[in-house]
Amino acid sequence: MATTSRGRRIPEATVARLPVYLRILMEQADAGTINLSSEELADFAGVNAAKVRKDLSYLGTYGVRGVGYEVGYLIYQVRRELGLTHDWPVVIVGAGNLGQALAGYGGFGQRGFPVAGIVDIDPAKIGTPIDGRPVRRLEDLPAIVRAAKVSIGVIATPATAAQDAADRLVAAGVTSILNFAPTVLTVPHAIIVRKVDLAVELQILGYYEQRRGSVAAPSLAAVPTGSRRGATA
Amino acid sequence: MATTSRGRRIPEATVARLPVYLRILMEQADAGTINLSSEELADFAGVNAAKVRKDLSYLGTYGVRGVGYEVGYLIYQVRRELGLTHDWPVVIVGAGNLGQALAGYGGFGQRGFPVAGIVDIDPAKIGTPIDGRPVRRLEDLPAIVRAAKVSIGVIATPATAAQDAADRLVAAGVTSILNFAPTVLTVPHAIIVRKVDLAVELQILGYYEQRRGSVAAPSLAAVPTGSRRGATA
DNA sequence: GATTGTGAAAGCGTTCACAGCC
DNA sequence: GGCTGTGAACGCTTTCACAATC
Repeated sequence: MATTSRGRRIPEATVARLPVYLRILMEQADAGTINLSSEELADFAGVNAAKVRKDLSYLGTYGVRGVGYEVGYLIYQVRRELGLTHDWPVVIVGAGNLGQALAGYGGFGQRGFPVAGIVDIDPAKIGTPIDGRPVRRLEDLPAIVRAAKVSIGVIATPATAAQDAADRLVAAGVTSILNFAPTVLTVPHAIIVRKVDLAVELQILGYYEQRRGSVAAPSLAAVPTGSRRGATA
Repeated sequence: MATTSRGRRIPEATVARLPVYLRILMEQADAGTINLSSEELADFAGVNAAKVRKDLSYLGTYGVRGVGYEVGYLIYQVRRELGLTHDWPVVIVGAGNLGQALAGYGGFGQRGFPVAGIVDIDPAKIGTPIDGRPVRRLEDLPAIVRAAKVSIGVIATPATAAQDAADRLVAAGVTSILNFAPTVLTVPHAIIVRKVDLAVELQILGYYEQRRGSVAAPSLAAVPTGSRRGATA
């Protein structure tokens, strides 16, 4: 019962778009833009204006009719809603190609998700410096989670090791998992899991590529989610 | 108007799940399983049985009442529907951490998407061997696309270079793009774009983590898409 | 005049529940 | 008896369209 805006239930589809709006708003702020209309924001995000307005209306009524949204204020509100007023340290399990790439990818830290540590089960990899910090032993996971108060774990292991990684993350106290391994994880009910499967994304593209040839005129219909706009900018 | 099953329109949500079913079916085939019920397949995929049956019903009526689905036959049908009866070579633009990880990740080639080449604009990176083959010049893109008949391009550049990468891919003849850069691409209407934004995935997890503390009892409600099951298996 | 905020309508996707079939 | 295939119901998401407001 705090006096904050928490407790509003925001649709999942909207939650998934807020980070995109936030990135655009921050780019616009850097460029010196003061106000932005729903239509301009929509164009940058590759969606339509009604969707932007409906999405933002779930956060509160932060726009001004006839004017638009004040960029700085909206950034503040979106960040607050997304819980980005503080950092969320993450721990990465698996120091193979992908784990190293994720650990070295500056975008995480910049966007509020600093890498508290990266661990691997392979003794040969322990100590290898990645982006300045050494790969640590899988056994150190609980200590890393405790020390940095990590609540989000990233699994970048082969499929065969992913369930074990998940079990260890949960045992260490992590409550959300981003899984890059091509496997469905079994975790306790309260743990939130999101999955990114790179090969699945390609297979979806493959499906639409294939249909392109065999169906009469699919050019605009049957397009997957995500960004797509005519070359109008 | 061929006599194949093409032309059926399969919902996008179903298309996104077919690759998951396919992976499970192939694992089951390897394990020697002959038949699988919708409920068993659903358990492995972390969805419910009605969804599996409805999804598979879009492909045709390949199950047997009272028995289930014959694994080998269903694999054949799903692969055919997804266009996986032949390989789809891909070209990767950007040989940074992520591009190298993607090129070195065996999962692509194994699942029908061999890497025809990886290019970069940075002269210092040209020639560096990745997974046995050298990074090539950005200018070689058209030649690679032509030689390997590539129709899918993967963008693994920084955000600032992504639009240029997309323009070059389109000019080279690529018709589908998987974009890992945190930017909305502007492409001609006929080009299919899918986006994977790693930081966005973390921000979504952050949102649900944050709500976990501030709302009364969100433990099971408000859970994002994707795999999630109780530890029952 | 411009642009938001939002009910209402339309469109999708999921789940139910059961007839049909082996 | 067991399991699929599917119409119907439900719920979520998108889009429309316009009154409210600056």
